[in-house]
Amino acid sequence: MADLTIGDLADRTGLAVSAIRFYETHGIVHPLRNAGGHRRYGRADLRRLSFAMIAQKLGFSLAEIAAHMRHLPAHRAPDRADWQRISRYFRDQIDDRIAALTALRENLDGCIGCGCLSLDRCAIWNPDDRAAAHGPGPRHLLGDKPVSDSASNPAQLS
Amino acid sequence: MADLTIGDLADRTGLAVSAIRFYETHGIVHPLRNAGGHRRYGRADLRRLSFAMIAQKLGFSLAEIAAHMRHLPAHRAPDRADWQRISRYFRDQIDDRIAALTALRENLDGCIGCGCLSLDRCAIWNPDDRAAAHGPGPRHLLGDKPVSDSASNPAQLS
DNA sequence: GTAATTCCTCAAGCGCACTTTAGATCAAGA
DNA sequence: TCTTGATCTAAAGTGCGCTTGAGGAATTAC
Repeated sequence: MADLTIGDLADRTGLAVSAIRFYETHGIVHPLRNAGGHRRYGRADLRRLSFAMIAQKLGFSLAEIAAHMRHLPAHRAPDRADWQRISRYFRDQIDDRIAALTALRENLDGCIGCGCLSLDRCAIWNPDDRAAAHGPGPRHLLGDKPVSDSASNPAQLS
Repeated sequence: MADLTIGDLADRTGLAVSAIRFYETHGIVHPLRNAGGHRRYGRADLRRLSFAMIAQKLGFSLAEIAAHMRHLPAHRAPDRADWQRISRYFRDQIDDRIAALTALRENLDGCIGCGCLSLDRCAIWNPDDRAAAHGPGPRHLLGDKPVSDSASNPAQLS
């Protein structure tokens, strides 16, 4: 059940041994110990690390990832319902990301097409003009939806 | 031509004054100085900062952003060709991002549908099995295309 | 003219995500 | 058994992207 060493995990995930130990301090994995005090991992920990790596790529901090991991059982293997719940949450985040990037690309396309990037009257590049109502800077173009806040402050998602 | 104070830029971009000074040390902006030694910015600097903010959201480091900015004229306003060139580069990056996220979402969708996240035979969550040929860990799912390398090592883009 | 505000430089500090180092212990193969 | 390699802990160091603070000078508002 818990027969993998930290080196095994490192080989299989591509993470450094030191990184796995660091993740443990953040509650991503919860290894048992053998008689000699060495960490021993189960296969569930492989999936936890994989998931954490993906979530990190999506821009989540270790603290946020750990918060979602806390809803998974610590030592027994997560079941279908466990993974479906957490997977759906992250899929929604991916959807948001794609939508934001698509909007950004469309704005850039418009600017490339009309060459307005060098013109003072461009609403996108001169936020103090007609776009000023949306707030300062290019934030309206960026969607102004910081990842770190989206979970705790869904009101910003509008 | 160069009549904006650092406070003006902060107000218009939403950046902190300290951040703008920090960006200057990285070559993102190049203010002139007035008789009293205070920085004076032109409108081109507003666009540079806006562009830097967008590029940062895309995951580029300040060093990378500055590298692309170096191809823009320092004090004269960038013309249409300048912005088209740099905009196109970043739009391609956005395309790559969207493609990677879409692939990731499709994989997650498959796992949510079949519930295989808890099964040992899942190719995505058990990279040491049939997906092992693609390298260790969930990297094949992630596309394994670190942003920081993509500019200097285009071969990885395949 | 004076007071409040903004700006200046330089150095240090911070949060995140790790890595590195040191000295010691544990595990596994010849 | 012995030796080599993996692992252990704790503390310090690293790189990025800034912020904060101190001490002082310039600018702006009244």
